[in-house]
Amino acid sequence: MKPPSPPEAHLEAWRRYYVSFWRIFAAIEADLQAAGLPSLSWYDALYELYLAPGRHLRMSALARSALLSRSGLTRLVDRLEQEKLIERKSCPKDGRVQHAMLTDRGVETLRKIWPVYRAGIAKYFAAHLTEAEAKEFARVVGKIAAAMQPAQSGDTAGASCKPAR
Amino acid sequence: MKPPSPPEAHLEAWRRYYVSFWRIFAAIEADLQAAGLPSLSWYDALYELYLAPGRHLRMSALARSALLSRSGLTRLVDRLEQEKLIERKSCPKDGRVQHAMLTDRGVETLRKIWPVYRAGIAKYFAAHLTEAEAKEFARVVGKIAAAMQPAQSGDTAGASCKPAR
DNA sequence: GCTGGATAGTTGCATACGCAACAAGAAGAC
DNA sequence: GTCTTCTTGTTGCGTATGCAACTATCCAGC
Repeated sequence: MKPPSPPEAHLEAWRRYYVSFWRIFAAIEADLQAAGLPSLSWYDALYELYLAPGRHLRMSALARSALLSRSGLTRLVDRLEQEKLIERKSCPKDGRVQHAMLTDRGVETLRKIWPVYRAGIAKYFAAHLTEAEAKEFARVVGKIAAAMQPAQSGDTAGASCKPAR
Repeated sequence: MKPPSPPEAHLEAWRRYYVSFWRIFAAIEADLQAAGLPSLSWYDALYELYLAPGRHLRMSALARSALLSRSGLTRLVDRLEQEKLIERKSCPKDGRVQHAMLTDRGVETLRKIWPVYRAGIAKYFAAHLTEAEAKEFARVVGKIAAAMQPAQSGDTAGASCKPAR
């Protein structure tokens, strides 16, 4: 019973995946910072709320969507609330639960970030793919993302890991 | 002159790319931590040194390879040196330059990390791709990685961004 | 040789993150 | 009703990161 050993093509694919992701990510973050805008962490959280029905989610659900630990999310929500981009709402049905709710100011911020983010995606990612390549890429990566679905549970369970800046 | 707007297929590809990467990354980091092994940051740096001729690189070169800022690398090298996985060597030709050199203990550590890392790649990434898909994937992602090559220069220039854990 | 500017790496400080411990509340057993 | 156990979010602490400022060194012009 040796550990599964991916064939060479798969390893090379991973290596390039890894490197290109970090580079694109760093480049987009740099663009956002240069434009005086918040980082992708903020965007991710705000956008998940924007998509949610009623523009609010409970903390733990948001943590999963935003790929953060519960404690990481608490702090992120602290910062977002300080900037008045979201509001905390206690749940009347369950006293333990807090909901994060997107404010109008939050929506406005999303709208400011998106053009820069979109331009970054175009420049650093999309520019290198034909339409057909993008479709095939989306299909394959979709399989991976779908398979990794849960990864949830508490602080623990490695549900997390986001960059510092 | 409106900003370049990637077509829908490209945006969807990016979205899935982003999500799947974080999930795979988090899962692999969790596996490494569960095995009591250092994180991928350490692996990346050690592996770059392993590949380098003479198993050493100057700090700034290593920072680029390891996708860290110069200051981030200084601290990472501090930690690696404390664990005796690398050694700092001053360059006799240029007093400003420091070289990080992989020790035998460092090689040994690499060899301990790799099976766990490889198994993670297999489980979370490779398992979902056929050989043909992996080859196509590598080709396309390779184009992206190649285009993003430099991103270098000092602390600044967004050459960086690595996760906190 | 000297001097002024460029370059390499380090350090102070601020920030963002995870984990473990915790507090508040809910839900089930009885 | 009360007690135990589980769940949810928060807090203390340690750690990893980037940026800006700094030091030491090199190099080009003179």
